[in-house]
Amino acid sequence: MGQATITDVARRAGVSAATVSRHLRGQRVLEAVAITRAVDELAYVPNPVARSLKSGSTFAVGVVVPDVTNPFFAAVVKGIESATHDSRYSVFLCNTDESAERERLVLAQLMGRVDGLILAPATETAEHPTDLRRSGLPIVFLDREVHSAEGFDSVLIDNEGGARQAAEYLIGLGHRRIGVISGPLNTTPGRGRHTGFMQALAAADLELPPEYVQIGDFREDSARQAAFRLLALPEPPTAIFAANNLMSIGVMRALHAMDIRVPGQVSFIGFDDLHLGELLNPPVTVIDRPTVEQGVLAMRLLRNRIEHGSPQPPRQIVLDTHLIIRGSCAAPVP
Amino acid sequence: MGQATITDVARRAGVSAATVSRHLRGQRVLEAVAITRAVDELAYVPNPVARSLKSGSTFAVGVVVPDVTNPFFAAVVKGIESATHDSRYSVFLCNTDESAERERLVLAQLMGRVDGLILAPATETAEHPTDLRRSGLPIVFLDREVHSAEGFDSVLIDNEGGARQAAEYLIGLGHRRIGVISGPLNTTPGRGRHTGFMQALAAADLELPPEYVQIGDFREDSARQAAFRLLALPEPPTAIFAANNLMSIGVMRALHAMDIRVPGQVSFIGFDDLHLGELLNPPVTVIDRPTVEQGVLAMRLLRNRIEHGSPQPPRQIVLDTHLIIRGSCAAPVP
DNA sequence: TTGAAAGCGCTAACAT
DNA sequence: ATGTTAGCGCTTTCAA
Repeated sequence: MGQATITDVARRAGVSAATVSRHLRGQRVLEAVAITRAVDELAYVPNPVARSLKSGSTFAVGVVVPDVTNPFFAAVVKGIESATHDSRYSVFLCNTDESAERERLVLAQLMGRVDGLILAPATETAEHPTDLRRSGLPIVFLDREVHSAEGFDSVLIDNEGGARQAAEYLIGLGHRRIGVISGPLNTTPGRGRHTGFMQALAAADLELPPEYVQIGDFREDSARQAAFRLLALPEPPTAIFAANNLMSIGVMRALHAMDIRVPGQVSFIGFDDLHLGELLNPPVTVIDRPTVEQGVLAMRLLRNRIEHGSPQPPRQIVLDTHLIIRGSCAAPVP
Repeated sequence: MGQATITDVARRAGVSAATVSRHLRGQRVLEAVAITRAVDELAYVPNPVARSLKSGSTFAVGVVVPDVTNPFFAAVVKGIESATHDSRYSVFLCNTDESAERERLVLAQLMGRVDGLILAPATETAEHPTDLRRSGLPIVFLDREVHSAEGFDSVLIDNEGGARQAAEYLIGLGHRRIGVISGPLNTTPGRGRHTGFMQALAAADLELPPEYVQIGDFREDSARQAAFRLLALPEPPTAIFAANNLMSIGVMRALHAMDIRVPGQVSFIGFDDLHLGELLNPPVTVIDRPTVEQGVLAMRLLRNRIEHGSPQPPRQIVLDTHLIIRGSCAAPVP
């Protein structure tokens, strides 16, 4: 049998397909009741693909993130998803595994199937995202930008400011030997947090030996290894900063594996809240920021852009971070 | 300008649209080079919507889960996503917030836009999922089924067995007063784990007073409150079992808030691993099971079903659980 | 108010 | 090997 088409309904109701179409769009029609009945009897549902071909819009948006498993992106996706509830939009979710190459593939696959894109690019340096500009597809950058992303909407957070908060907190506690585990410097948050943190150190006349500064990849394992390296130093740091949630977990694991007391021997502060933060041993102090809201805002910007086109100037929303003091930081032991 | 169409390419290459189409599908054509050049110059990309309308398949699958934020489902989604990499499929992700009503909406929205569905239904009792049967759309049930889901593929885990393992472990430790916080009994894992746990207790001649048995909703807060109730009992349990990861967190929070030593005063075991399990205070003992694999398997079943139709009998895959002993369980204090 | 007809972009017969 | 034609299901002129 397959799905009933509008022609089937029209035939059954004794009208033309055009009339059925009009009725469905809400226009006044004489045979309204007959049509409604035919629709019910045939369990007719308009074919969205045909509709899209005709109308040129798919009522779908693409969401491209580096890692759905990361609780931060999971929360963002939930926010995006919930912001579609009062609309007809569906969400195409794609994972890039932090790979610019996969991102290229995924973006190509999405082209033509969506009315807009929410993109957290794997790197700032890739060019394909701005290639999209030519396509005229509305894009909102999420949490991360790309170089020459001017002209696009974005929802970011104050990475520099947040990292500065973290550094100042550690410095205020009296730490001078601070280990930092940054994310990839070719990502917005990686670079921003690195810069902010180093600036705050410099402002306090602190210059770190190069081996105190490690670059991870925003994933757990890189940070675990970086932490091992830091702690194996002849003069190990008295405090460590990790630039995102997954790396925080990596550091905590290293600390745990080496049986290092926190904050007794080493203080620790992370960027991004850990959902179980206060249940951890010890409860971990972090720089937090809105997550679900970031997704909601991104979707709002995107819908606005899709529905009203490009007349408005690009909007850049920057959200604030805040420090959640729990129990993983203390003054250094003398 | 908009996107170039196949006609534009054809005109530019001096051939017909059909020839361009053939070339793109890999057939031998004389003007191959001219066509390739035209494609490049115009940055032509075939319109997937038009293709879908013609071919009847969308190369998209719908994935409907109760909560993306739940690390279990996040992992499953990652598995599904990764299993699409070597194919042309994209993933429509939808969240139902554990609501059968939202699920109905979401499913309706997905109809006609996807070639198949991976569904973790909000409840076993809703009928709309099997209404889908009439549509002939391939469906794989994930982690949860619905009543009368015979005839559909599914990827489940041994909920009864896993819960039994947990109960037997606690009993073996010497516990007799055991509090259980089950999930909704109208979901497959909720009912299965409840049944398995109670069976194991019965097999050990343990009959629990009714107030020891609480029913939560698989979310953190319900379990936190249930735990408070259990622990406020005149004779509180010496051990608690929670039926999923989020509820485990709820219980841990309650325990933490009441300053109850674990496992000193109360032992705790959860179903589903907590990613930070061993970093928690105390490290928590859990029943674990494959997650990403569950997603990968679901996608494989679905692709198989989409590509080969219904000739094969429905496949039901049931994966095993296993106990991870960490530090949250001990013998009860006398 | 309604039907006929054209067309969205692509592909598959069919004819050459 | 290639072009012509028709049609996927729907919407939207244009006439009536």
